[in-house]
Amino acid sequence: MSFKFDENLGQSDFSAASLKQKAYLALQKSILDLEFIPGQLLRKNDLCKRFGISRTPLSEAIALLVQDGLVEVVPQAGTYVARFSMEDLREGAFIREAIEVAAITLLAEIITEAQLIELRRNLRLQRAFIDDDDIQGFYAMDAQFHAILLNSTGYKRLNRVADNAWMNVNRVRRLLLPIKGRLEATFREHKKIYNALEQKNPAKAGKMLKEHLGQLMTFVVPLEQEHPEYFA
Amino acid sequence: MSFKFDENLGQSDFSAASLKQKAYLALQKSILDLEFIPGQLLRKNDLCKRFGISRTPLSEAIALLVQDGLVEVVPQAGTYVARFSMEDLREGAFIREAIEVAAITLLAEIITEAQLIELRRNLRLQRAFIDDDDIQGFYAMDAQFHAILLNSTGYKRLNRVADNAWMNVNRVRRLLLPIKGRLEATFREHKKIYNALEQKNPAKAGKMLKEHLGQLMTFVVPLEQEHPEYFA
DNA sequence: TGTAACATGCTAACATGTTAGATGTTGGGG
DNA sequence: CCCCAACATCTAACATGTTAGCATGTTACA
Repeated sequence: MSFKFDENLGQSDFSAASLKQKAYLALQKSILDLEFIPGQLLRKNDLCKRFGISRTPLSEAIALLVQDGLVEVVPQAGTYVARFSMEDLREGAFIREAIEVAAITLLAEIITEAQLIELRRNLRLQRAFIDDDDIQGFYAMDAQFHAILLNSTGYKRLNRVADNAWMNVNRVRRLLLPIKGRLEATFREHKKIYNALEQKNPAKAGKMLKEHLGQLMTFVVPLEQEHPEYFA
Repeated sequence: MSFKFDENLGQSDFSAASLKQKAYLALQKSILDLEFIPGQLLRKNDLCKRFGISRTPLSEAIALLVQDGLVEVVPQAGTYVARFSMEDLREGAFIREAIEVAAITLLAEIITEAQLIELRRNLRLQRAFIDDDDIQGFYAMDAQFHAILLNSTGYKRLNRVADNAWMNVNRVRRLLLPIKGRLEATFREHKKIYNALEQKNPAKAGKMLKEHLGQLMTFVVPLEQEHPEYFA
């Protein structure tokens, strides 16, 4: 449910998808992982060789990445990994907040015991990854936590739309050095959100979520000074 | 929606755009206008002839329409104009409401006099189109009213994302017969939203907008009985 | 020496040929 | 008469050849 991302990217049914889809997911992962850095030129011919496909499905994949805001195409000139723009990041955060707050406000009234159990299970895993100092693992659970929230509404597109709006925020986040104690703080925020849901308190759930999401941007803003080369 | 859209579709710089973009906008318009009906088979070769372009840019345009939820591709078999699904419509309405409520809540605190003037001007035009019984004209002003709201936040992507989520709702809306007095009611709702903004009352503005958007779906629901052939 | 015309080597955009999978039809056997 | 399999005919998906715009470096000229 959640991490449809890893599922799709998993090698399992990788061969079943179209070449375009394969290339799209692989490139998206490379860009989000900062393997391809912002501003970098993407050589289509090289990518064709890398994936062993022709230019047609690759170009279609790139067209999708343009929609995601991860790639910029200069006609007749070149294709580049998109640089960050603070304006765009702010918008992405605003849109995600709008969707997620609406979702959780609804959810606080309709959440089922099974869904609460799923969230509790996720929180236990978060706890475990923190104790193991497994930051990547914790991030995965963080993403899953939010995915569970959105999917629990029964609206299937929410997670996709929110992820899409958030994509560049998610990418820029990789530049953030893990700050001591931030994981703990994030965990506590998640717990507060959970508690508000358990109490079926929509207003409180929305407020907690808003505070939670608001945190991230405060850490992102200073990045423009540290890595001006990654910004437009 | 159709507002910004008409600008892009204006013949002015039409030739400047890529063939893919031209085909995309033209097809989108045809589908939204129900010139191509839900479920209809799209023959790529015919469309190529119609636009005088080859299959490559046309396929890329269709890939974009798939992202919009307006077209469905069955691999190796056929390309169809998407049918409506009540679930999808509900989701689209939910997402738009989430974004627009967030926008107006913010807007009620930051709106400028110039923006209020722009809204008043729009409302006067709405009034004029109603008095002229010009339904299409009124719809255009309706769309513009919402576009002004979203754009006044300063966030440039909001209108695009909201329109995208809303696209199928916007299409299904064309099936609604104009109901006597509904235009007047819509106008009054717009006016209430405006008043709440003028009073800088975020809570009231959000509430009014929510009620306003909620109206439409109540009219959409019965359509599934009237036109089952257009639904999945 | 500075600048503008030009040549070269890139690229995306587009056209078209080819492959393979899905569907609908038909004909033969039960 | 019905079922099913082989086949004909669609289609999207993919590969590749072609065109034209852009950037960059070089040369010729003021």
